[in-house]
Amino acid sequence: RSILKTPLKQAATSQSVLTEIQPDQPLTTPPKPKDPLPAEPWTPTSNLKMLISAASPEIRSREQRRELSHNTSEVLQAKHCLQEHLLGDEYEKSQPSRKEKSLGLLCHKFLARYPDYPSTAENNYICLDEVAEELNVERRRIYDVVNVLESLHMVSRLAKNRYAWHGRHHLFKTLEALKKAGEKNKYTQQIQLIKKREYEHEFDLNSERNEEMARCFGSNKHSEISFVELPGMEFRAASVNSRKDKSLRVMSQKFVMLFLVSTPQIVSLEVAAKILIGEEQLEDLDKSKFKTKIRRLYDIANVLSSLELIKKVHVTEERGRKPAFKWTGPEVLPNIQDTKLEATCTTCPPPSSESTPSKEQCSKNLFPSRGKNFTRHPSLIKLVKTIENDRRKVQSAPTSPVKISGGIDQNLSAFPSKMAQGPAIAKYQLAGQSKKEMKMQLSGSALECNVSLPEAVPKVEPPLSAAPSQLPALPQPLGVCPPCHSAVSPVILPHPPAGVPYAIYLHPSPAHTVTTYSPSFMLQPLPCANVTGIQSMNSKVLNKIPTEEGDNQMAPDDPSKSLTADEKPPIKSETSSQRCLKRSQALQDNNLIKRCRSDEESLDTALTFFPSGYLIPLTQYTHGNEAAFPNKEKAGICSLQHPSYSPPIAGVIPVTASELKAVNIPTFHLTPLNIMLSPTSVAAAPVLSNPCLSSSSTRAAQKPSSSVLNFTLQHVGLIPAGVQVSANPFLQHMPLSSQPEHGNCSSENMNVQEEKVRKYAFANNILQKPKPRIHAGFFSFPLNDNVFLSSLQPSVPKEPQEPQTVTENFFRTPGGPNTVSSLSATSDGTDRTSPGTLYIPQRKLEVSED
DNA sequence: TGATCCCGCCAACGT
DNA sequence: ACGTTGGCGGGATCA
Repeated sequence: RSILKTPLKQAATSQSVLTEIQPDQPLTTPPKPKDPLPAEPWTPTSNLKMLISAASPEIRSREQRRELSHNTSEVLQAKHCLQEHLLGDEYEKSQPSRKEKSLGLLCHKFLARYPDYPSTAENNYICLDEVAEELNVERRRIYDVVNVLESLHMVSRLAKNRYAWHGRHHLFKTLEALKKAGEKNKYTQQIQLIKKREYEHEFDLNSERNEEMARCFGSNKHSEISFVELPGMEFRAASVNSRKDKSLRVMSQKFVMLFLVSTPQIVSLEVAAKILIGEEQLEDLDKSKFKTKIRRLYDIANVLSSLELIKKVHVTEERGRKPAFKWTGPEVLPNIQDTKLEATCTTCPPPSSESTPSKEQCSKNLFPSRGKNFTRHPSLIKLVKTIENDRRKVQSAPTSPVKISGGIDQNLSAFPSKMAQGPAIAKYQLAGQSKKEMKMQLSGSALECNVSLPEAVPKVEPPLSAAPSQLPALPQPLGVCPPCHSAVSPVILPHPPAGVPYAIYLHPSPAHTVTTYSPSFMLQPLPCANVTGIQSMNSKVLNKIPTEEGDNQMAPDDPSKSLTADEKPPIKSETSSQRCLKRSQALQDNNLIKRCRSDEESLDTALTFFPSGYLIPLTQYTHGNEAAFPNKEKAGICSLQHPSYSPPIAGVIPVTASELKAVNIPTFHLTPLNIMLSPTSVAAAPVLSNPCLSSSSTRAAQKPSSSVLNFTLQHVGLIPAGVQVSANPFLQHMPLSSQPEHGNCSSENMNVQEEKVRKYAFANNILQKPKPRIHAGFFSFPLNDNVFLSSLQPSVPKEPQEPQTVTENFFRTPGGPNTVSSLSATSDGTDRTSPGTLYIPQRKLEVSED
């Protein structure tokens, strides 16, 4: 058996395969430099896959062989001709292009040989020799592929030369495990550190972060991960495989972990490489080592890309384009929530059998597309228009789907996940359509309230140095962090006017929400200016905020500036609280909507205003009071419920992101406030609206009597409108019923209004089912679409224009699941869950796809 | 150019 | 010893 590969054969094979599968693919053309090879020759990958899969393995290989031999002889002759008549270089050119030999392609071919979900009955053994031969590649290359697949437990080694194919059966579980491992390994923090370091380096800021770095990474050394295995999936041939596994396998897993733990699920090669190296040798980050790492990462990335787990993108920042990859695989939620969610979702099969798409599938079923094509067009104006249209639709025909461009998706969404391959094709096709629009700007991760990093608020410095974690076992990203990401940190504020205390539920950042620190994503407390602006929500504020936003956006260009902002002392809590109150008052007599509408500029605001939380009156709904809260802002949803209380619905004050920015930090200093968690406290219905579109809401606000209900309902209706979602659909996990006190809220406890809201919501697919539980958790929204773009990535089989309801969005915010769980307001006001940290995007991060 | 990453040498390992 | 694995990095290609 020889590995000797005849270039000839290779050419024949790759071409025959391509020809056979994709007759119209340019790939079949001889590799001439001029030939316009499609940027993504494998875009129709799924096509290939499906077609190949359609045939049984036997037929497949038979045909392959036939093709092979057939073409071989043909090409053989051609080769001779070429050799004899062409000049050396000309002959060279006739050779298969590099692309045709790429690892990615190889991987595709490899994957095409086996079903995603093989039945146990099938013969799923893989003989490397055979594969290598059939695919006409040297064995060495097969190893590259197999190693990565192995890291995902898609294959497992049985013995020498022999592997077992598992397909994606274990994929999801593996990812969960990896995520856990990644959190344990504090990758989130490492990423932040690295980015931060970069940043400081870049601007020559004294960077004696080394110690910090060392500590961070150092603490890992002990808990260093080798290879993450799944129970029952251990290396059977472990003994055979004892080679130091710092290998591709492990590297691959770590790479994946990085995606799973970082909030914008985008990881640049550079960072990844540094982290992977860092773990081994902190210091000598010599160039060559780095390069090598990068090379390996490319190898891995190619395979992962073939698996459609990641996708290549480019992150553009000041320093230029950096290659990076974006996670496009299934969203992996923290286990607890996950489990609960699954338990709740009866319409979907457990992920174990449907690993990849199950959740997405689930959400699709639960939330039939409404036909809204969420674009992420850069034009804000367009955006708003879209939103308005959407809203109209929703209001007029809440349940009737209006297909704009997602027809295929809709159909597909009804397909069982088994059909994943089918949709995949559509996905690609549609993806192509919207490709141009895929250019997105990530102006940071928007507002993120990281409850787990309180110390980080005032200082740019991550808390890492302050408290090197000794708790490797903690699932939390930071050992330092209190296990608070699972709880919302309510802050209750007295509401002077009505004498009603309000709780501000901020969106705590779960493990994976930790913002990556970097020049792109600056961790920084809100500038005072924001707070000021908030103190009165009037037109002035509106006008001002955009400006501030602008400032923030400028920050990227001016590091020193952002730093300065960082240095700004936190606002006095007292002041802020007061302002909060004022604000709520101000809301009463404001009709910002008009301004919003009339003011083109406010469009910007629209985006940045995405709510992150609500001010929730803690008392029962009171007439006249709630009315005061015009919903001119799009609010984030905040359903809140104390475990032991049955919360009737209450008024909700939408808090815009920008407001939160201002309020947030100070809020956490409001410890002196009285916490009055009334048993009847709160239940906020999901609300999300676009300030510019809430005209009707405004009207409602004018009618005190029905204010709350109207407010809620309207916001509910608005939700879809207010959400700017990337063209990519994403997973919509519904942490809704993750509450332990699940049953606490008996329908009897629901007052009429809530019931109404619930029904309405349900009618709009906002609720999973008529379950009396809209208050089961807290949901917040990212500030703008960027967040969605960056962190709410589609799960594997992603349909480009997948319509989605807003519900899906807020059920799946970055903070999502974690946020919902154990929502327990501490009774003493000094929430243990700790204050939140705002991660405010400081720089523009542009992610473009190729 | 810089980004990608193919290719295959050769050492560690297993049998 | 010999075959299997797979780390590694030179240098070719691509964009």
